Amino acid sequence: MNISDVARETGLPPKTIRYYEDIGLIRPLRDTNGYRVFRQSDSHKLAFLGRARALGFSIEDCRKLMALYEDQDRASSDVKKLAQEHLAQIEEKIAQLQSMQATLQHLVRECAGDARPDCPILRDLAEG
Amino acid sequence: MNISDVARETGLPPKTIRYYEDIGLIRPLRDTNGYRVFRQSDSHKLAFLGRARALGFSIEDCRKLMALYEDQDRASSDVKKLAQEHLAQIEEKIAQLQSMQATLQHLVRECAGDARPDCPILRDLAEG
DNA sequence: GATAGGGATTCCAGTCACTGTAAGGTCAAG
DNA sequence: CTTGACCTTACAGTGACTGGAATCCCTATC
Repeated sequence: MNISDVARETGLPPKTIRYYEDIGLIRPLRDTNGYRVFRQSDSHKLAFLGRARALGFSIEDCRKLMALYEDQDRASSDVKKLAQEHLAQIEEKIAQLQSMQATLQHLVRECAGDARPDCPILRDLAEG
Repeated sequence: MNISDVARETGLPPKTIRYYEDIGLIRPLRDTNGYRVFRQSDSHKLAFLGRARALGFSIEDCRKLMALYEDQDRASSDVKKLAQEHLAQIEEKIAQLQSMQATLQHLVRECAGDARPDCPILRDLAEG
């Protein structure tokens, strides 16, 4: 498979696939013309990476997850730990965003949003 | 005021304050020795920026908000529009994170998290 | 054989909002 | 005069790509 084939299979852009090779997440073969040659196992790994990234795991977490995936003797507790830590980060992020959301919703409701210059949003930003 | 004074006043790191000058958000004066000299109005602007950033506004949005703040003839509708657009982005981000959270919570609950290699989290990442 | 196109390659720069580090200048206290 | 805290600039790095330029390869058509 060439890069555009595996891009279609996995939904990842060719650029991203090259980047993943650059940082050592995958190691496709090379044809005599220099083109990358992807085996089914490469495509599989890329799909794995795509799903892990879609769940918000960092590249370094993805690297660890791949290593665990390929380690037949892994303990599921190691995977669970990674997932739980990531979950905690997601929950913190959600909480932060919800706090911003609440403040903004309040300010937006207060603001007349008309042609006059008086604006509670700016007042709040200016005075805290 | 020197940079560390205004840093204390605003809660922003000196590095960030220099950066904000670099990108033209503030224009502090300069002493004969080359040190930045911050007026109360600079400190005020920086505090404004800090609060806008804490609400998740991008630097470019902050620039617009500052311009609106300094424009005595602004229409509050311009501010409200910016805030509402930002709010929509925050809400989208929250929804994305909540979707990740739901999937991860499900997977974490399914995973025994013991010494055995069998792991629903990896299985899901591998098979989608 | 020339050419046109579509796809592949590499490398470099840019994104966003800082943050770290190095090398050096300035100031007040002892 | 030295020490140490402060200030300055300039450059590199972060994360995870993304865009663009220059060049190479393959296939098909004339």
